[in-house]
Order: sequence, then C-alpha cells, then structure tokens
Amino acid sequence: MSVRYAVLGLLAQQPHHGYALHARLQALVGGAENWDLKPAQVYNTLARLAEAGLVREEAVEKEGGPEKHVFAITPAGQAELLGWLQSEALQLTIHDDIFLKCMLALAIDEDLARRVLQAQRAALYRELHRVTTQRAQADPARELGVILLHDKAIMHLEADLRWLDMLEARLDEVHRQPLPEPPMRRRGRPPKPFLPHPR
Amino acid sequence: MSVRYAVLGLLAQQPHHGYALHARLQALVGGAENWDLKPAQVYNTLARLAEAGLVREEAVEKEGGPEKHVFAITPAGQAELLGWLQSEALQLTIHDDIFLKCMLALAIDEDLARRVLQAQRAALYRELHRVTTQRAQADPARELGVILLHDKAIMHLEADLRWLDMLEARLDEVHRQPLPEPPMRRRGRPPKPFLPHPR
DNA sequence: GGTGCCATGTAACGCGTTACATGATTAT
DNA sequence: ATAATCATGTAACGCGTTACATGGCACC
Repeated sequence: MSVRYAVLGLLAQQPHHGYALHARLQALVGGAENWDLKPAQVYNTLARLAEAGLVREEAVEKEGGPEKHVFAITPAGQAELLGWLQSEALQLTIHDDIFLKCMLALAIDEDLARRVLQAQRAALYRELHRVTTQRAQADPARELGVILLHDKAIMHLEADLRWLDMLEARLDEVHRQPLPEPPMRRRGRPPKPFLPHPR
Repeated sequence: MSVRYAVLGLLAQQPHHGYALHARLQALVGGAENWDLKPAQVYNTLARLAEAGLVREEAVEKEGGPEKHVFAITPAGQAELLGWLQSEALQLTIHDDIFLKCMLALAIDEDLARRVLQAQRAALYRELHRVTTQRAQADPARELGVILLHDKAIMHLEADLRWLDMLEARLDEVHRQPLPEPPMRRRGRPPKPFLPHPR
C-alpha cells in the first residue's frame, strides 16, 4: 500500500528512472537500516503502475552509460495520488506482534510470559538506542525528513515500552483470564482441555 | 506474519476447528471493528500450517450438526511457536502512511500539506474517540485482553497526534527542504524540473 | 417459511519479499 | 585488474484480502 504511492509521489515531482527512485526512497527513510527496500520492488511497482495507466515510460536515455528507462506520472496518476493524500483512512495496526506474543505466552505459561515480556522490552530498548543514535548523527539541515521519521519511531517505541510496563504491573491480574471465550451456541460437547507445557 | 502464529497459539491451548478459531481471534482483538479477520483466511492459514506439518487434522466431529474439522498442534508446531514467542525481532513499521503522506504532500504544495495534516489529525481524533469509547464499554472482568489492546492503540494514536503537532510547528522549516537528494555520481544532465500544481 | 448463525472451503488478486541473473561504467 | 557503483529486470513465494459458493440447523 505504501511503495506504490511513494513512487507515485516522487514521480509527481519529476520523472525518474527506477534506480533513482530506489535511491531517493532509501534517502527519504534514512537507508537500509530503517527500511531495506529492494530494487526489485521498485521495478515491479513501476511495471504495475504503468499497467494501471498511472505512470508511463517517457524516454530511454543513454549517454555513454547504461540505459535509463525514465518514467513520468500521468494525469490519472496525479488524480490517484491526490485522492490518496486527502483520504482519511487509517491503517489500523491491530496485527500487533508484541500484543499477540504477550497474550499467547500468558495463555500458555506465566513464566514464559515473563521471559517474553523481558525479551521484548530488551529488544525495544536496543532499537530505541539505535534510532536515537542515528537521529543524533543525521544532519538537520539536509535530512530533516529522516529526523522526523526517527522522532516518530522513537515516540512509538516509547509507547510500546510504557505498554509493557503497564502489562507487567498487571500480570497477575491478566493471567487469571487471558483468552476470552467467544459466545457460541454449542452443539455437542466442548473440546477437552489440552495444555502442553514447554520447558 | 501474524495470523499464522495466532492460530498456532490458540491450537497450543486446545484443538479447535476453523470456525471456532475465527470466533476466538475476533474475540481476542475485540471484533470486526478492530480487525476484520475473514473466515477464509483462517481456513487458508490452517491449510498452510497443515502442509508445513505444524498442525494436523485430528478428527471430524459431527453430532447432529455440520462437520467440524478439528485441528491440533504438532510437536514441530509447538517448537515453531516457542521460537517465535522468544524471538526478539521487531517489525519496524517504517512504511508509515502518515509520514509518507505528509512528506509527499509537503514536496508538492505547502497548502496541500496543511490540508493533509489537518485531515490526518481529524481522522486520528475520531479513531481515538472510537477506541476510547469501546474501551470504556468493555468488561474488565471478562475482556481484559481487549482493554489492553485498546490501551496500546490509544498510546500509539496519541503518539501520532503528538508527532503531527510537532510537524505543524516546524512546517515552515521543513518545507524548505522536504525530499533529500541521494548522493549519486551523475552521468549526463540531471532531469528537468517538472512540478504539476494541483487545484 | 425466512432470518441468522454455524460451518467450510476455492479461486484469484495485490503487494511486499527474496533469490537469481545480467551487464556497463568508473574509481582505485 | 578488480571492486564499487550504476542500471535493469524475471520468477517465485508468503500471506493478507476479497469474492464467490455451498449447505445444515435453530429460532421465531
């Protein structure tokens, strides 16, 4: 959902060839450390956008170097881009790995849950340190976008850490009823308990 | 990356058939409002897990009702689940729609950027209100998981709102150099400027 | 008799990811 | 020479999403 519009957005400013798009996207997000966008995906995306008529191949430059297939945005592409920019749809990131790990671990074994919680906290702290360091090294005069992105990442990492703290404080309470039973009219007997114990 | 382990985790507690898994997952995340997991995906996931040997079909129950294809986790599945639970890999959500929208809008037109920023803020507030309301209505004695998930969502929504506030305060500063130029040895002349203006 | 819940899938699509593959030019 | 950078793709896979399709049972 993202590369598509990122490419479209860059082409809205000026025509580019695939390699330049890839380089600019990496620069925008601060390099492979943050988002290891593969060149292949840019070329795939360009092909898909071209097929959808949102982009067209404008020229093939070749000045002593390898061929550059330059793409430009079409009017349909500009309309699509503006529509997306102004849309208010939020992607709800409810597929949350940390939440899921904690809840499932709790349902299996409280000790496992504590280990999982500590491991996640450690990983978040490491990541927070990495991003903070990287942010401090960025040049505010030339890479303001990267700094803003890192600020966002830091805020979300801190939110996750606060959530883990809260969960830990309530661990005993939570452990007593981890996974809810959905209301279901039952026909036939319920399945027998079956609790494998790790370790 | 998520449904796979969610299913595996539920099966680690007891065998289930697809429909029950779907119902339990919806109950875990608080219903279709938060994550509209489609039944088809549960069945697809079960089939893929079975093919990978992490799960096996244990029985087919049929007691006056329709058939229930009951699946159970295998030892390999338990190992896979435990490995994932203890792994410290974070999914870096750098594919951030809000960030991307703001940066691209800024690069196109400052006025557009202000509109996009306001629209995103409005959407975040609406979502914050919806989640807060839903959280307040949940029963802490029976749906603690849902409440914890909502707490997490609220923290992240607040983080996004704070980020937008910060961005707005620095809009003028940011607008002067939105998209960085990646360092590239250039051969041949740079592409000509090409700035379509919406409105 | 109709509505809604219980129950199960198949087929296809979108898009991000990975692996593989090629070849030219430029700097050391 | 050779390593790094510039430049372009194809093929296949994983997994979430959507659309489509079927049918029994229970309750009103």
